[in-house]
Amino acid sequence: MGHSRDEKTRSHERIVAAATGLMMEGGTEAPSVADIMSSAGLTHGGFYKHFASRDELVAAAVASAMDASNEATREALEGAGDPLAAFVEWYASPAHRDDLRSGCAVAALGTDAGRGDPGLQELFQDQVERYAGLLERLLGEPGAPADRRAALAALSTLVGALYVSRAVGDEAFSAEILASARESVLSRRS
Amino acid sequence: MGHSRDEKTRSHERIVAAATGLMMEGGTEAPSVADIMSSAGLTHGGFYKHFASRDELVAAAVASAMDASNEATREALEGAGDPLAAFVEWYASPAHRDDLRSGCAVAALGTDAGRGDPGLQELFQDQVERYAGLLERLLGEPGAPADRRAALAALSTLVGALYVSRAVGDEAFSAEILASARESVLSRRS
DNA sequence: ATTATCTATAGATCTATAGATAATGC
DNA sequence: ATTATCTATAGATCTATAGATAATGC
Repeated sequence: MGHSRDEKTRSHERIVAAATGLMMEGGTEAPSVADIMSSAGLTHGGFYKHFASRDELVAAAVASAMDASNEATREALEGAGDPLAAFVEWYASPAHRDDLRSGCAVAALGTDAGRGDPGLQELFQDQVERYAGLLERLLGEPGAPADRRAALAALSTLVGALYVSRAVGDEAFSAEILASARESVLSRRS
Repeated sequence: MGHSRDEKTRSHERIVAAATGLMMEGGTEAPSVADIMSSAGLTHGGFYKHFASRDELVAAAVASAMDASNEATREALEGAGDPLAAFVEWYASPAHRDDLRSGCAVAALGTDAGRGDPGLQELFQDQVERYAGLLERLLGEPGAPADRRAALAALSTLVGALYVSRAVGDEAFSAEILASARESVLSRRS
């Protein structure tokens, strides 16, 4: 039974990390407070010394999922000779489709955001703008003017392909959906 | 208190219709059996004379949502001089974004399918194939060979745009996402 | 006689709180 | 003295069932 402030901070971080993983997989409503605390190695009664309510944890977990998405994007781009190809091949890959926990939070939790409170929708909007800005830079030639409309359409293609690929049962069909999105976005370089 | 066989059939249909509407809005897990029965004008105790379990109703409601999606598609195409434009302008419209109940079941319930049992995923796969076949026909020139890859990418663009447009809070940004998807798909005619 | 629907409830589960325990930190 | 965590539980809600009621249909 740890009690120091350091240990409380570590517990807090474990709770958020556990919630983020479980919610990326099952949605923000799926895991109970007891599930989350158990996944963090704690009992459920202690939860309310860390958060005023379950909803407060949802907000923290979604924000943490956005951070993880940005980190995954950074890793995908790191050292790539062709950053657009690197991003697209990471995003619309079978590996990303099968790895909900550390993948894109927009694709995993968008439905929850649409149903959720305006605070969640703001977090989503920021993340969508971030992806759109990245695609604007990656799609355009260094000299050419940025094409926001093309970047938004490419983002819809990638998010939609990941989303649909996760909803269909057949692996081959699912892989073809991802491949078609990769081809389509890569063919739209200006 | 109605008891005839005809009346039971009508009750059954009202239960499925109520479940379909509530699940399109909140996901397959959101409405309780009592919510659904109340929305159908019945009390919850009678439910199990119609379905063996709540899961059995989920399957019926998702199938019914697919039927409604097909009917909405048919209506959007009816009498259109430019069927591709008619489909795209219906699908990626603010009106469709704001009307979850009678809209595309793939965009509304895809996340649930990804988490759900293989039976649901088969229903989704069939519906995705149906949309892809339609887009193959609409995108190609009458003489040209069908381009399945292009059709799948266009479908991802449309589904993704509707999905993302529902997750962001700002109406103007949401509308721009839809407009970019319409433009992008319409510019890809062969 | 059968059965569609109703009221009532059993048993499970969920959020949040209360009070005990054991460590930290003034 | 304070507090992070634990055990226990109150109150709400959910799925599913039991038994009563009132209509259908042989």
